[in-house]
Amino acid sequence: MSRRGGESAGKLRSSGTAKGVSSSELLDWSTRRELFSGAFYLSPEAVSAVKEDQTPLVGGGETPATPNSSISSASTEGAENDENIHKGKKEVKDILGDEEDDSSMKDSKAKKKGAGKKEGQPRFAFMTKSKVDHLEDGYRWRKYGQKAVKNSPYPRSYYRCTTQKCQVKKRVERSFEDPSVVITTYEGQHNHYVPANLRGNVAAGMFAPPRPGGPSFASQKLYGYGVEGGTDNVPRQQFVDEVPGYGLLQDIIPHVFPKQEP
DNA sequence: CGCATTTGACCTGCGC
DNA sequence: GCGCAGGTCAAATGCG
Repeated sequence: MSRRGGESAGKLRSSGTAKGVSSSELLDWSTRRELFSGAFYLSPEAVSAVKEDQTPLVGGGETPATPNSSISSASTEGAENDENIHKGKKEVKDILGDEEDDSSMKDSKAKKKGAGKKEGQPRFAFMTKSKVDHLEDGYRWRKYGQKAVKNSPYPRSYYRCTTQKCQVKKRVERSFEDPSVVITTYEGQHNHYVPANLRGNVAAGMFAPPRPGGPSFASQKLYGYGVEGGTDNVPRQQFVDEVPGYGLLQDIIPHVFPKQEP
């Protein structure tokens, strides 16, 4: 009846996950996936210009459950230049600036609430113009919470990878300025392959790791919004340039996404 | 029957 | 020191 007040509240929370798998050791394809999304950074202006009938992006393709439209922008830790993005940027910035990661969080959610001062799990946020909040990325996510955010009339949803050994979390919220824009923030990296049942998805195929133990690079190397240049445009160049593993994305992007940059 | 979603409560950290 | 906001958990419920 009661929530978790009685029994060892705080102890039971510690699911079987937590320690055991060092995401840092397994970050490669998952990171790549994140980078992949980030590589599709589009200026805020592009976001508005993007139409639902635009190009099917990650998760889109043939997945009926993913009426996604297009990725607007992406960002990672270090996002500080917010003078470029007009809308959403503020939100994304807030997201990144608020939460960094939580390598210390093992079993207590309390630790998780480190006010975003910890580090360890890379975060990657990107905006997508979509009708649905939950973007299909090939993985199985379970919603574990929803909260109303102060700066937005839309609630923020919290998702967690259903794979027990996976600690990847995802936050999804809509832009208060553009309801059509969904801000998705990935936290952590998948330490497993895409579920077989989802492997048929385009996204799954794209995100599917070529092989475990491949070249790994810390996504933390990614620089914020990709707007380091200080300009509204071509931030991607900077973004990509900072990604040692861009080669992977580079190899994928042209195959999946046509050039959207001006 | 199993899994995912929903919802309320609880906890932590930060700001004032 | 108090209040606010954000984040997470856990039980309950619904659906496939």
